Amino acid sequence: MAQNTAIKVNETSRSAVGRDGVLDIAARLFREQGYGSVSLRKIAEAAGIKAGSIYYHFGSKDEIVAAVLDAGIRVVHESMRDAVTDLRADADGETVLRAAIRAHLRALIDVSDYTSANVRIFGQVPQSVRDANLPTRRAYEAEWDSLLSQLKKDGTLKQDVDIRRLRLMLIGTLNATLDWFDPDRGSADALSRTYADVFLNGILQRQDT
Amino acid sequence: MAQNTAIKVNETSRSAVGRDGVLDIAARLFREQGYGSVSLRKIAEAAGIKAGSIYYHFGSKDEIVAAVLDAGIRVVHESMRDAVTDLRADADGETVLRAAIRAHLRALIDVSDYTSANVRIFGQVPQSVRDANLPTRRAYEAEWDSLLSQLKKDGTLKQDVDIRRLRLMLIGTLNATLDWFDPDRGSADALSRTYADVFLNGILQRQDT
DNA sequence: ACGCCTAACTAACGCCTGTTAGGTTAATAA
DNA sequence: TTATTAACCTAACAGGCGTTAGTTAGGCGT
Repeated sequence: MAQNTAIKVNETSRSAVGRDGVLDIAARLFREQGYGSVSLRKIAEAAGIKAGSIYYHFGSKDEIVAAVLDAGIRVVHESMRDAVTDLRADADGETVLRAAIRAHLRALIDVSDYTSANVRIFGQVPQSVRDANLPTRRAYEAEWDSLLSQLKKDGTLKQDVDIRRLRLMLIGTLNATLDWFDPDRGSADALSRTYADVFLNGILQRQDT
Repeated sequence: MAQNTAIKVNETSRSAVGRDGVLDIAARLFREQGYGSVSLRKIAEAAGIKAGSIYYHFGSKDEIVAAVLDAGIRVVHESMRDAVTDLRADADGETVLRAAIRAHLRALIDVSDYTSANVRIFGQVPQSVRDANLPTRRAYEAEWDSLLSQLKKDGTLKQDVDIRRLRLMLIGTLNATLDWFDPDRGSADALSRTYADVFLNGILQRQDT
C-alpha cells in the first residue's frame, strides 16, 4: 500500500523493493500469521526476492522484527497524540478521552500493519527483542498516564482511580480487539464509541435520570 | 503441583509421569514461553523423559496442544458457572456479574496453567488446532451470553447494550491481564473488583450524588 | 514361571530454519 | 568508456524440529 503507483524509478534499479518494502511486507505477514510461522523465506517470497538477499538490508531476523515493533508503537503514539492536540483548546475531558481511544483503535485496525503486528507478536518474540522495544513502549505509556492524570486532576475522572491500572485496562481492552474484530461486522469508530461509553459511564442501569 | 508428595508407586513402574503429567508440564511451559518456543524435546526434558517417549501418550504435538486448549476452557467455564450457581438464589444482578468476573480472572491467574496457556497461545497454534478448540469456546461464550442476557432482561444492565460486543469486550479485558499482571503487585481478587467497578459504573466523575 | 502390558529408551529420518560467503546484474558517476 | 556501487542471487552450512521404528525394563495376573 505504499509503492506501485507513481514515479517508479528514481533511486537505483528497476524493481527494488528495498529495506522499507521488506519491512512493510514483514509487518503484514507478522500481523496475519504471528511470529513463529513467518520465516525469512516467506518474507522474501512475498517481497519477490530470495531469502539471502534480506541480509543486504538487515543483519538478522531479530533486527527486522525489532524494527517492526518499534515502528508499530511510534505510529500509534503519534496518532494518539495528534488526535488529542488537534482538538479545540476548550474541549472537555470526556471529549479528549474519547479522541484518544478512537485514535488508538484506528491505528490498530484501520491504519497500521506495524501497530497490529506489534500487539499480535510482542508476546511471541525473543526476550531480547522485547527488551529493545520497551523504551518506545514506555514513552507511549507515559503519554497515556499524563493524559489520564490530567483528566483526574481536572475532575473529569473519579478521584479514586489508579492511573496505572486504568491505563493497563484501557490499552489491554483496545488491543484485545484484534483477536476478534471483523471489519465486515462494524467499523473501528463505532466500536471505539461503544468502548468509550462503557468506560465512561458503565453498563449498569441507573436509577437516577 | 500434582505429584511428588504422597504414595509414589501404585500404578505400574517407579517414576512414571504419565499422560497427565506430560500434559501438566506442557501447559506450564506453554503458559510461560508461548507455543513456538516450546518443543517436544523441552516438554520431555521438563518431564524427565525423552522426546520420543511422548508418542506413547500422544499421537502428535497438535494433539497435546489441543488437549491443553480444551482443558483450559473447560476449567474456566466450570469455575465461572460454579461461582454463579453457588450464589444465594436472591443475589442481585450486580453481585452475579461480579462473581462471574472474579471467577474468570481467578482461573486465569491463580488456578490454572491450562486456562492461561489457552489465552496465551491460542493465536499462535495451527489453524486446525484452533478449529478443534472452537466448540468448547463457543459453549463458554454461550454461558456468558446467557448470563448477560438475563441481566439485561431483569433490568440490571442498560437496555441498549449489545450482548455479544459486551461479552467480547469483557473477556478480552480480563484475558489481556495476562500480558502485564504481576502477582507481587496485587491480587487477582482486588483486580477483579477494579474491573467490575469500571464496567459497572464507569470512570467518569458524576455530578449527581 | 510365564507371558503381557505399560512406559519408557535409542537412533535415526527428512524437513525447515537463520545465516554466511561469494558471485552476478544493472544503473549511475567520472 | 570505465569504474563504482546498490541490490540482488546461488549454494551451502549447522542445528533444531516433529516424527517413526524398533528395543528394553519392570510390575501384574494367571
